[in-house]
Amino acid sequence: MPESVIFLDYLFILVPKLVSKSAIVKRQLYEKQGAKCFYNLSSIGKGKDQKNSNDKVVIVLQNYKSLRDKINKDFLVKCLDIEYDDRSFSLKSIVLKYPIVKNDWIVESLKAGKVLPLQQFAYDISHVRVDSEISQDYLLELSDRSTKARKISEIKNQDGPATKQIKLEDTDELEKALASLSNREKFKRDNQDNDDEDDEDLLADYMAVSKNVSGPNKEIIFFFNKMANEYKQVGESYKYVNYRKAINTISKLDYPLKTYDEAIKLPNIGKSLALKIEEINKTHKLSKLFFLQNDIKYSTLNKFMKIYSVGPTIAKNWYDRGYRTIEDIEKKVDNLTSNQKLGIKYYNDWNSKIPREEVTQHYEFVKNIALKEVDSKLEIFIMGSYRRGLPECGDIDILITKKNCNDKSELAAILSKLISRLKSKDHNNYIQCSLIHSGINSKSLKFYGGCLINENSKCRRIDFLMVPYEELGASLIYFTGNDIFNRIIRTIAIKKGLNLSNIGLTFKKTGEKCIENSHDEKTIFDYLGIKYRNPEDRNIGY
DNA sequence: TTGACAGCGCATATGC
DNA sequence: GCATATGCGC
DNA sequence: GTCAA
Repeated sequence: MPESVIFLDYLFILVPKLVSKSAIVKRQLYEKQGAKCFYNLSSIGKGKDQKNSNDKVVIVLQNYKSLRDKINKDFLVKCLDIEYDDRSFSLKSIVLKYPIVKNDWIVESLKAGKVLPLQQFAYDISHVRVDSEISQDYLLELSDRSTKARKISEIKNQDGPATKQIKLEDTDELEKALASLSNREKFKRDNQDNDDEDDEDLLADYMAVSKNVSGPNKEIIFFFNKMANEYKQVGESYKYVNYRKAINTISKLDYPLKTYDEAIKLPNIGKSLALKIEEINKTHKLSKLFFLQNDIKYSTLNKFMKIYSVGPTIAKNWYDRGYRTIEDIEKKVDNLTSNQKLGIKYYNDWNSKIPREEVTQHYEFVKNIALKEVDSKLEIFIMGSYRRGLPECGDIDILITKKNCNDKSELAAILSKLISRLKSKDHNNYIQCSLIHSGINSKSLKFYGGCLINENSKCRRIDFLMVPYEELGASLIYFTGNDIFNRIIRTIAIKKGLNLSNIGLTFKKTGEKCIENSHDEKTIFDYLGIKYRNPEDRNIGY
């Protein structure tokens, strides 16, 4: 460790969660100074390696200067991810437990080269406004800004890759400069520059914040989202789907949903959900959620199902046999499959989100090797939430095709070669493990596994998919998602007597292709009679 | 009241 | 040894 | 979970 590490044993909770270039760079800087960084309280308690008992937890208000007027109770509750059920109680107890400081504290400490006392930078909690009308004003303002942000980012996207390239290089330069922080003057200068972030950065931040707090039915959506995730994690997948559909319905409304009668008329909202909406409006709680979260059975199933390759059946089976912890499973279950063993080995890594910036690194890394060492004519895309523009991803989904190549055996050979290159020592054993073994030497068009971009990073889940060129359009749609968006357009296809899959669009009765060569997404949208939506506009149901 | 809610490839278990 | 069933992830 | 048969 260099001598300049001053935040060893400190654990920062950075609020609000900011996703702009400069915010990420700052976070990396804090980490280089020994701090552990998180964005909310719920993530610091979970997992083995996250919090030591001697860690000093400090809540840091990022961009305090520009966000000062926006900070209120709702804001803190949302950012810190405090349970809604008992938020008034929790907020107070948390404030008593952990100091809240302005980001100046970090800046000044870095300048001084030592940790300064917290008191003079403390944020006075008595300033936190609980007045809901002020909060509403803020929400309005935020939604304005986020609309503006979306428009601007669309325009930027149309500029094409050239702009992005430059942006990336900028970040690298900045990072390098900050990394060699032997001279603090440089940081001082950069940091002042960063405080006046350019419009795009600021707007990106607002988007990230507003995502959590906007809309007239934000409270209902908050609870339903929690319910959806609970059900997903205990294997009640149809309940999960329906909650997500209900959220989709509700988030389109521009008025607050007040009564049972009003709610039950809406699509995908029946008796049970209408009752829950009423309960939320009356009590600002949801007893069922509280029950699910605190029930030993559900929380145990949840824990087990987070192991890759453990689903509802096996989780229930283990629960019924009396197992309650991952340690129980490791010790007492003797018929774990090889994938389940990997799932346990990488339990923490694979349950962590991947920052968008890291996915970009993986993309550049893999693309470079694929084009230089395998076949220079390949076309490579990153799918999933990355393509939809989200700031974090669950895994890395890489789609590979080759212009005008529909030969599956050729594609399979390309995949085998790529995987063996990525596994080799020449590339630091980038591929660490495989979840699919067949097809390494032959016909498979997909590979699932774990990969490591550098020694300090976590092992990430990565999927490769080889796609014949004529299936590219359908594959792009399918693997971009999100899942709810896919279900909806599949249903549209079915209503028109068609069948949409990752392979293509076919007539339901005869199975014949509707479109001979569908390497373009737009062709398929057109055929279905729906207007083209950019990947960023396919994030349905939050 | 009851079944559908997408359907496929892979690893593994079970049956013959 | 081969065919089929099950569980899982996508 | 909802919906439709």
